[in-house]
Amino acid sequence: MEKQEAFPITYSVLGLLAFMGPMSGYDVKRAFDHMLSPMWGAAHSQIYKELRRMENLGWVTMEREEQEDRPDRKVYSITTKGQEALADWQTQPADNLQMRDELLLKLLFGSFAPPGALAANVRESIMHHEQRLLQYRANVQYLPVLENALQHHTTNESHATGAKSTGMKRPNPYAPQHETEPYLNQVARFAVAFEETYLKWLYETLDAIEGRNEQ
Amino acid sequence: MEKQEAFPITYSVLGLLAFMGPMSGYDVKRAFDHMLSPMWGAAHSQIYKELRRMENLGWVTMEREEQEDRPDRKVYSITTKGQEALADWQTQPADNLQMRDELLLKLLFGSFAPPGALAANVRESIMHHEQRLLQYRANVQYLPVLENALQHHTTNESHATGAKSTGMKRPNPYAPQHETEPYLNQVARFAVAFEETYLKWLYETLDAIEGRNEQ
DNA sequence: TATATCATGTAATCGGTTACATGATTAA
DNA sequence: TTAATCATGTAACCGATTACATGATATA
Repeated sequence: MEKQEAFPITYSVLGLLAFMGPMSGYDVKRAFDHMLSPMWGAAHSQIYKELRRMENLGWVTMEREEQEDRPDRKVYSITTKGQEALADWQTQPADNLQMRDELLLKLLFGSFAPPGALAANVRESIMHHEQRLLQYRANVQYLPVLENALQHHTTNESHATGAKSTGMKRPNPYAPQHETEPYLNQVARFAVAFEETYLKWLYETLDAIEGRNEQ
Repeated sequence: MEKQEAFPITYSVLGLLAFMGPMSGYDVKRAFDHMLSPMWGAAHSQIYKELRRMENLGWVTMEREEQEDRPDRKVYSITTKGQEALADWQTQPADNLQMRDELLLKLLFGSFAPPGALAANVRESIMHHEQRLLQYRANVQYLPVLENALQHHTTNESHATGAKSTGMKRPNPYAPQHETEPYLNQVARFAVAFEETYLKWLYETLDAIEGRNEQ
């Protein structure tokens, strides 16, 4: 087997291009933060790199939009080959979940630290995740709204670069009907379920630490 | 602020040395896989690197145990400075959870892939996580056993390398009393809760995909 | 007036993964 | 007797994070 040519982030970016249409790296970053940050984080510099990588692979094409005040926009579009690569990746089995949570680490070796500091950390985490939970709950309820908001980045503004006029067909047999996006919704539901579980555990943990502390 | 000198994995390794006593890199890797893999993965090569890093920082010391058939064992021990660094890290706030799950990614863009393949992936994931759940449940119940099993790596075998005779004191004010390790237990409980939530969602997702498929 | 945010991207560095080595013992 | 597993570690490479650049507009 030849050297690996693409990775989860690669496909994340590819998926966003498939899902939301042609975009610049900057737009991809925005979309990424909105939709994917809970399950995979990425710096913008890396997204640009993945776009270049995929250009070399022929999975996307780039059209340069010249601008004056700012650097030119490089607008990327998924190709047919890219669509195939995406679907192929999704078909391959994949099951490696890595949960990188520093708080869990700190708590695991909790017996080496002053309980007060740990409790403070847990409290901070609780606030943070309560926030996220609210956000995710809103997402589940207002998914169509979110989708529109995201679409606007692509659909408003003048991007009559001719990309469409080249006939770059995207028939896309599985193209999402944006009336309802059940997969998106399903993942959003997971985010909610996860945050609820995590929060419940955090409260439980706080009780345990403080109960152990006093008394 | 000077360049960052240590990272989550660094402290993970350090914590294991504090928790289980002097070990070689190989032993650390074993312990790592047992205790930390759910929340932070690491290749053995990286663990060796972290040990070297910490040696330079003065957080650990190394004693070489010569062997014939195999490469020499380099046994690392945490120093007082290392213990301070560990506790200090735990005291700092930390809340960045990154959950890297390829399956979630694949499902998110599910509308671009054949539902049958997705369902197959979900089924495989279900089997995998059912396994993990059983394992974690056993951990919660038999924690003392697990701890003993891990301890044995360090406590059996001949390691009278003189490390102890140098008077390397490890008074360790918060040293875990191995009768019960409440923090370890608490984290194990999280692992169980997480797997339960994840599995429930996987089943739900499978239903959704298949329900949509037939009918 | 200074600081953030919008907007876009490149370059350098470092964490993390994969590959490379070596040899003994145990299992298929 | 071929292949895992035990055992132990180094070297090379690549994904991912941090830093570097640039210049507008909006906000405090």
